[in-house]
Amino acid sequence: MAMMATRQERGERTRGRILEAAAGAFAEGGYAATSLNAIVAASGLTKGAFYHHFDSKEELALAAFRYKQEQLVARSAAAITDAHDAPAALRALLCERAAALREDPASRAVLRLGAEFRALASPDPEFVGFQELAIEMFAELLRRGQDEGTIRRGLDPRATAELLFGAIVGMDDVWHFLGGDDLERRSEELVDLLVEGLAVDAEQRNDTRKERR
Amino acid sequence: MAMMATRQERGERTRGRILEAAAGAFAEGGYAATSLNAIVAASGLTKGAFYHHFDSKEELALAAFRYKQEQLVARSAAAITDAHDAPAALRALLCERAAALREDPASRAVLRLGAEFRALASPDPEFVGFQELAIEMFAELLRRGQDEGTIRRGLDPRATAELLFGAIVGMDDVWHFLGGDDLERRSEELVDLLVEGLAVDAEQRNDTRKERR
DNA sequence: TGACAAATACCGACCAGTCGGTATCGTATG
DNA sequence: CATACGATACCGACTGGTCGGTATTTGTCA
Repeated sequence: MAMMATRQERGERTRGRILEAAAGAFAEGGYAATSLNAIVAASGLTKGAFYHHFDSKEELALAAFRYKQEQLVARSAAAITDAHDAPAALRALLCERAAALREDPASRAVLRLGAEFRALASPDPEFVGFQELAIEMFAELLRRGQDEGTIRRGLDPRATAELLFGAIVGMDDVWHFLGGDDLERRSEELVDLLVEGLAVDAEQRNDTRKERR
Repeated sequence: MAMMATRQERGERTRGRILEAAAGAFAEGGYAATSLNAIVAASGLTKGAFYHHFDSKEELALAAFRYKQEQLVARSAAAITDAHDAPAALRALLCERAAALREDPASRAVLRLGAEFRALASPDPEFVGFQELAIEMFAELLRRGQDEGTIRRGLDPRATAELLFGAIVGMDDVWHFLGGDDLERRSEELVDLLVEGLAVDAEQRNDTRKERR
């Protein structure tokens, strides 16, 4: 013990604990059904500590959303850096997002909170921005692929990006509920399906990242 | 109006009004964030009337879920009766579900409630059954298509059905939030993409229901 | 360095308000 | 008249949020 370093560090650590507990609690249960007391209890702290770091439950939720969203985006960005064409990058991105949601239950907070905040009174512009960011990652890849000639033209990249984004959300949602075995393999199978449907050439559909033909 | 016919009819009408109001309220806001008072106010009735017809908020939500789900399934079933092969039926089914969600905001209650109930303490078997039913409609079509030879083999029908189900949910979710123009056309475009990716032959991908070639 | 004061991190009892749910009552219909 | 239906008044539990207080650092000046 006793390694409680500087006061600022300690504060940030506490803030982080709250954020992590909140993300976990929101992920299962959603915003409205999760009480502050539950979050505070899960974090091992108190309401006083909470209101020292955050102004309101809503601000906490936004912060937790942003917190997990940033993790997801960072992981996703890392996953696509070494893909040499758009289909490969798309595949990596889809797999990565699915894996992240599978492995870190708290990640689902961004889904739950995202869905719930849209119905909220405050259309926080920053929140919308984050949502946009995730979708635009897909759209950007699709546009790049269309330029490269590796992704079918004639599809609106933006609309298709929304489909992909939604498909991951939906898949995760269904799987989280239904469970089932070997989600990783099944996930890859379906990512294949999506990517192959998008890739430009049917003849090479069995392997978008190889040079067969 | 004085056309208040028999007492039983009147009761059923009241029950229906509550159900409809509840579905609408749950659709925007979700279960936990929607108060009984709000539902009762929206229906133009009172708490007394509500508790005369339902035992609890949870029972109401289940009933509303079931109510809208039955409507969706009925519409969907009607939409696929005159499709002559599996890809066409899939296309019709996807379009129909997307259209239903687009046109009747209260339909989204089945999505919202579905997502929220999974996290609930009570894993109501009947609810699970309804969820299964919707997914199995897709799975059944896929299996049929694989038998016909019109749908690619090698894909687990069940897993793929979950993807399609999830994709619709996700699309609806994103669109309902982001809005945008001409959702109907964009929706069809993306349905094309999904169905073509599933259909057996790449050469005829531009029109799965025609005999080009 | 030591002591004292200001600032910070945190605590937990508490508040007003809202929730789901109940008990009771009026009323119209059969 | 009896009773199904719906309205009203109300309850205790619990919610998000507040507040006065305490423990621990940090800054400062001898």
